[in-house]
Amino acid sequence: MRTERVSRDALRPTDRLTETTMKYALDTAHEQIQNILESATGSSSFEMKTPPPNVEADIAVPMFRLAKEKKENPVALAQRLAGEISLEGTLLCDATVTGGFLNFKLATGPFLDRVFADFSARGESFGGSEQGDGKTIVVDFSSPNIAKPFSVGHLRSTVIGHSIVKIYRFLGYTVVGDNHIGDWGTQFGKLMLAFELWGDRETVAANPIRELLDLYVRYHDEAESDPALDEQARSWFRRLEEGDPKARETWRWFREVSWEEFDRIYRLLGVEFEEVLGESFYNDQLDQVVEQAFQSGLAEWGEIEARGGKEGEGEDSPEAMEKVALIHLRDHGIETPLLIQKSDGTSLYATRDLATIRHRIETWAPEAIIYVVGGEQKLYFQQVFKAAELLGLEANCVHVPFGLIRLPKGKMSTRKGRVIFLEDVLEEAVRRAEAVLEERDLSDEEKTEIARIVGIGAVKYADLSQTRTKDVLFDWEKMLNMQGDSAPYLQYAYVRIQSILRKAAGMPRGQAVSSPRSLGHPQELTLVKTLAGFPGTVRAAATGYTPHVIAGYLISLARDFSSFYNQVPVLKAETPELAATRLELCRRTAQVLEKGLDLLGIECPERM
RNA sequence: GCACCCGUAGCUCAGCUGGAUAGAGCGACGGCCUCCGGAGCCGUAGGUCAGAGGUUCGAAUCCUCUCGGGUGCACCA
Repeated sequence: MRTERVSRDALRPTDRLTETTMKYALDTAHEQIQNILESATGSSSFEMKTPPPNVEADIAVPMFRLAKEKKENPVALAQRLAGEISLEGTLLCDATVTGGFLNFKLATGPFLDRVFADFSARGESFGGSEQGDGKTIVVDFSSPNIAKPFSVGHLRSTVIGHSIVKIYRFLGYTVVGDNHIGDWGTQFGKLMLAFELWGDRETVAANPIRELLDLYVRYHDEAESDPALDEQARSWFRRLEEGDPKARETWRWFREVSWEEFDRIYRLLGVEFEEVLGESFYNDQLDQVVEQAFQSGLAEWGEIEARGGKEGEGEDSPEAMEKVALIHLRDHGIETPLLIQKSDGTSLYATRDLATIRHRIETWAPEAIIYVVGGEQKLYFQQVFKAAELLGLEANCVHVPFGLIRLPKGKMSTRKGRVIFLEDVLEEAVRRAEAVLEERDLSDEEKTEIARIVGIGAVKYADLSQTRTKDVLFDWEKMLNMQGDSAPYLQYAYVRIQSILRKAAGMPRGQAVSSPRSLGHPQELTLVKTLAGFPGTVRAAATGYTPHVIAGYLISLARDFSSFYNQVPVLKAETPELAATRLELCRRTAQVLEKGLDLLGIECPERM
């Protein structure tokens, strides 16, 4: 909890932008209001709000708090200020008062000039910044378990993490995306045992993930009636960790065939990683972690009830106690101790994570390490982060949790084989996109590629458009939705603009030059104001690790564009100058749509 | 039992770290292709923001309690 707050502060984009950071139109407008009000009242720090639609203004400043301080009536204070201040030479005009709010309007001419100037100055990087220059962050995401299917559950970590990587990179950070593959641990003991008992090399080779899943499910079925299996499974893992050749060979093979499947899915999704180290990478550092924990006096041997009796809880049977290495965290507000070595001497998830933190610090010296992992691991990460801190591993570790995906019938369970394969969903999405493309005049090759972009985009968007922390109900229709609040809707807006631009390129035009101030139609102004909101949206998404604010922003941008498109002619504008300006407006809109989608990890086709 | 997440329109969700008449999409109903692509646009209907208290100029938003759903709580990851 505390860790998270500290880290967020460390990464929070500065509200007051420094000299070296690019200021955008709205940043300047806010700053101007701030300065004007500050010199008029002597008070600093005013809140800037967006007024509701029924109020004709662009920026609202509530005066209630200041009124209270000054023991003045808010309305009277606002009116007095409105009369006193001068907006000469700013991006603002017209300070009015409603209720206790001091409302400002953007001065159309200067504002239009400024937004267009911002676009020219920043080019393709409009919306980005340099605030992260010289800083590195590590993002731990996706991290599927080898030999288990890539389910729709893994989609969340993958797409949210990928988006966070892109967003921070756009803000100037050096970002290391690390896929911390789950390729080590007791589960491999289970799998090796199951494979030895019931497996068949050729069957597995033919369809690795699904066969291995079957073995895994069967293992859990049988283990329920035969607890001895668990003992054997643990022993297999011990052999693996000790370097037994046969165990290693089998493990390596599982890993290899699994990775082939993962790789295929990542390629389909268009997701890449800077590192794919995996848990096994840290195997030779685990003893050191445990040793160090003991040396520093942090870890101690603890006794724990021996395994065996489950559910029944035979309290009268004097179960033998076994020794495990653990770290107590009670003094730090965490009741549950963290286990770092099992009674048979093998390692745990936590052991590997501690080694991982150290490796990341030594390798990248990151500002922060961001873990995009399900919310059910919240307590676990509190433990690990605290333990790391106590071990002297200085790192801003941030757990970015997300809600789990629930099926209409209940939660997914790998052990019970109740999963929806991500690949099935992706294939279905691509099929549906293909169906729509059927009637388009495009080559088969183009159709295939576009269907991929549109279908995959729809699935990613369905996830990214929702608040990260909430559980999501898996719904085929929503996942495959291509209308309204969806990626294809955004892509479609982009494609229509491309279509206009292509036509414009083929038209003989005069020397008409774009001139921002020729714009004036309400739909145009709305569109420009929305475009000006992009940089702030990106910063907000970064601060809260919330890609969905970008998704929401893009939807309103696309809607603004669609309204504009329906009411305002571009190529047939009244004058060549206006046509040129509207074309530029279109081009900028397309640019932001494409960039925004890119920040969500979604591609844009040129036609669809 | 304790802790954390969540409860907003028939359904799926927004609501920007308390603000002025709570917004979209889907579904329903009604309009819009002589004009830059209808995966689109415009409009109508639909809400006691789970419930009850509290904090204050102001609460969907913050606090408390109740109800309902989810998750976690030492040798899985």
